[in-house]
Amino acid sequence: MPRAKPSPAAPRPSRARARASAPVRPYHHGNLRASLLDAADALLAAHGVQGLTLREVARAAGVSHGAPYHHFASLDELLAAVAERGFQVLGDAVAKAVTQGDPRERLLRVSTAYVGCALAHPERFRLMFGPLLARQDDFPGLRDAAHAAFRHVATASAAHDDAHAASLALAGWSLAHGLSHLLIDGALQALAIQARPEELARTLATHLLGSAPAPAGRRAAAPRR
Amino acid sequence: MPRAKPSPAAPRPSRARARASAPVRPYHHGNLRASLLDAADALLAAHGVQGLTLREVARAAGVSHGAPYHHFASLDELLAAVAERGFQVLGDAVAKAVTQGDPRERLLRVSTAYVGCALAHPERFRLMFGPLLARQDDFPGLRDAAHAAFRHVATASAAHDDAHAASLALAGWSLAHGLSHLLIDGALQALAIQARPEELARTLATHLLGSAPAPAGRRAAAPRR
DNA sequence: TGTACATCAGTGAACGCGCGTTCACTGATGTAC
DNA sequence: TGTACATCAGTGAACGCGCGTTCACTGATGTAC
Repeated sequence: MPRAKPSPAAPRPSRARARASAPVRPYHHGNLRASLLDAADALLAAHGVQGLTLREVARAAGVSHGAPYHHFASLDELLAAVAERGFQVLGDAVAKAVTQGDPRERLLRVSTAYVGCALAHPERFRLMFGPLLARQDDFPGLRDAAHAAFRHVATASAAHDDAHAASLALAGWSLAHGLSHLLIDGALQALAIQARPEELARTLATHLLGSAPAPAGRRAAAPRR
Repeated sequence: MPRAKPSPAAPRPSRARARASAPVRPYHHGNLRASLLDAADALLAAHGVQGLTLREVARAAGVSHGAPYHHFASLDELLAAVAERGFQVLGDAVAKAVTQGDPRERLLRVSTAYVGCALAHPERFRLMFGPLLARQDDFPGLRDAAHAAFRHVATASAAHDDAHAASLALAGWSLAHGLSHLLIDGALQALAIQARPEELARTLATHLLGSAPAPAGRRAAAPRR
């Protein structure tokens, strides 16, 4: 019933389907699930996980606070869905970074992409690796998206999948993950770092590969312990 | 005050001072501040930050829920104090690890100590690097303890304090910090890692220093980019 | 094309809850004399 | 040693609040005929 008359003498449409000619919210939202996730993401960025409530998400999406329950069984499920989308974004970014270059270059690209992702959405990053992840078996979608992203990260340095490459990949992941967190948390603010985060990530990752990039692949290409 | 009655027919003391002959809690606690921090630490370990409330902390310490306000201005201040103690523990552990060995060995020892600290108290670790740290200017004690710990970490690889050593120290810190988080968060549980966390930390940190420990100090001692 | 009806996706009132914080109070302590 | 008194550190009732969740409801949609 909250319908705006478009013109003084507009003919009444035969069905109500084509009626959304005004900015008035329709009774049926149409895409509430996605809207709720968007709203949650925005609130997350603004106030952190602690300041995110189901009621506020509903409010931001312009629906009553009971409406989300038609799409999510609980607040945790909604948060898990937000985290899941985050892992999809992260996984895509890493997958893209890992498509080109030699193993050395790939690891550097993955590190910068990873840190860039975290810095672009710090609170979402915190949510993704928060307590929900430890309960990943309760949230299959979250688990699958996370594991897919992790698998991409693991291939960053896997020229061959021997033990050394796997170990190196894990080291690279740890380094990128740790740098992300330290940057997000403000732990480095006392150190007055002047480099851009992505450059910093590349610089630090360089340590993993030996400091001289010139004789490429010296240790990165076919390393044996 | 919790003093046991020595004999059945002890004379009533002239003052109420020595009256706590039963397991009855004395009106004045004596060391409530420390007790509250201990209680908070225990609840933190059991239920995480989200499940930690001022009232429950008071309950666990055996006092009314108004009592904490004589020692902490707010819940956040109490949490900051818990985090502060955590940074003291971390700082001590790192400081101890950094006292002996050549730069290479020191970096390895610091990494394992750091990860060991995080794994010993995962929820406290999360709290320490949570949103409170970003508001460190509101909590001077927290800030000082954190910075002191960070300074110790920064000296891990600083044979000389040239740019390369600082960068390497930051890389080592990031690696240890990231591995800590990945382990805590259950991100690695899909990878079926069989190594003990501390060994894992050492293995990964090895990548930063070149994989061959035999020609000691080859790159770690006097590296120049 | 029109009608009947099952189903979907909203509303908004209501539930009980535990929270952080405040406040007037009181018991215990320490100190000056 | 005893007394008066200021101060400290508890108590417990009360405040208002917003939360997650439930539920009976109703408007909108889609489909069978």
